[in-house]
Amino acid sequence: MRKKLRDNSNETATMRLRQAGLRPTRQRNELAKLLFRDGHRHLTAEMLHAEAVAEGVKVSLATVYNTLHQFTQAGLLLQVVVDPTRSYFDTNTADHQHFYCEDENLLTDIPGPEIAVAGLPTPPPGTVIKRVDVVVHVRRS
Amino acid sequence: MRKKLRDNSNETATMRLRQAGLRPTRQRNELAKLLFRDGHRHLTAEMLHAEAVAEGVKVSLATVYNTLHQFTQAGLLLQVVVDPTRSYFDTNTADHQHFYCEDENLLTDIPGPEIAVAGLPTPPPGTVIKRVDVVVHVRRS
DNA sequence: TCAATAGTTTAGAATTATTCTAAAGAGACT
DNA sequence: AGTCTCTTTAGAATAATTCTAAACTATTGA
Ligand SMILES: [Mn+2]
Ligand SMILES: [Mn+2]
Ligand SMILES: [Zn+2]
Ligand SMILES: [Zn+2]
Repeated sequence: MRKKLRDNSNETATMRLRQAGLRPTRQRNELAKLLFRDGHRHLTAEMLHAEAVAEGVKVSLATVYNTLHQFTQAGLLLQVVVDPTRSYFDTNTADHQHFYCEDENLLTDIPGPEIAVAGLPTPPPGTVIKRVDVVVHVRRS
Repeated sequence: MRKKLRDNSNETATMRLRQAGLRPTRQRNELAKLLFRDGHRHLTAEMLHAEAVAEGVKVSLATVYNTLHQFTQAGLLLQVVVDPTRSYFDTNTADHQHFYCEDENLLTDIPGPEIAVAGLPTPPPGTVIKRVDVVVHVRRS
């Protein structure tokens, strides 16, 4: 009882899933709890699966992939493309930009006021702008 | 003889390779000619290989991959990451930015004055900025 | 309470892009 | 030409991701 009163992460996760129109299954709940427990995170499917396994959550890699894509479609995550060999998922769905360090495969948010993209260019005929991605590649020095 | 005087693409390609410190082999020459014959291009390895085959150039896909990476290391190409499933190589090695249309897998340069990235952010401790990538994702409208 | 239904999970196979291996081929230099 | 080194290539291997189809489970409404 004590525990229940202090830890509302289950209800929070369930609510988040219902609002997103996703059936709150055990696996989705557990993954949502891992994803959204602390500040913003930038994870690959493999990373999240390893974390789940390490914490004793029984879920398959296929389900992690499914879930990450469903969460992305539902607007709970953003997929970020920075590395040609892996896909990152970002729990920060606000409009923001990234540092990417290839040396350590580390993706982080650019803090504070974002880089001002001065004056969007006219998109090619027959298209409209969907999103502007800014990635600042850094190197260990 | 007439032909030789008008078409210096072979010599141009050879020179480009020598300057890059790459032995001018038949395959590298042919690929260089395809890559740099008209304006700037944005190609995947598969695309370049298909083009080579279509034009009767005998070269394996492995060599196309090798060559694209060697050209990139030599500074003749830029590798651009926009799509989690494929790698693009860009013959425009100037500092510039891209439109990417996922609907048609089309990567193009943003023409004219580039988007001004106002005030670079301070990189994470222990790192220095290597490059700033700006990709404007567009959708067919 | 409990089927019936529809949505979900999963193991394992399949797919796709890319890289590796190691043997044969070709450019460079004498 | 002969030697050396670098390059090409077929085919195998790898890695990330997706697919398949059968077993499972949340939801709903009697
Ligand atoms: Mn890839
Ligand atoms: Mn990939
Ligand atoms: Zn982020
Ligand atoms: Zn370009």
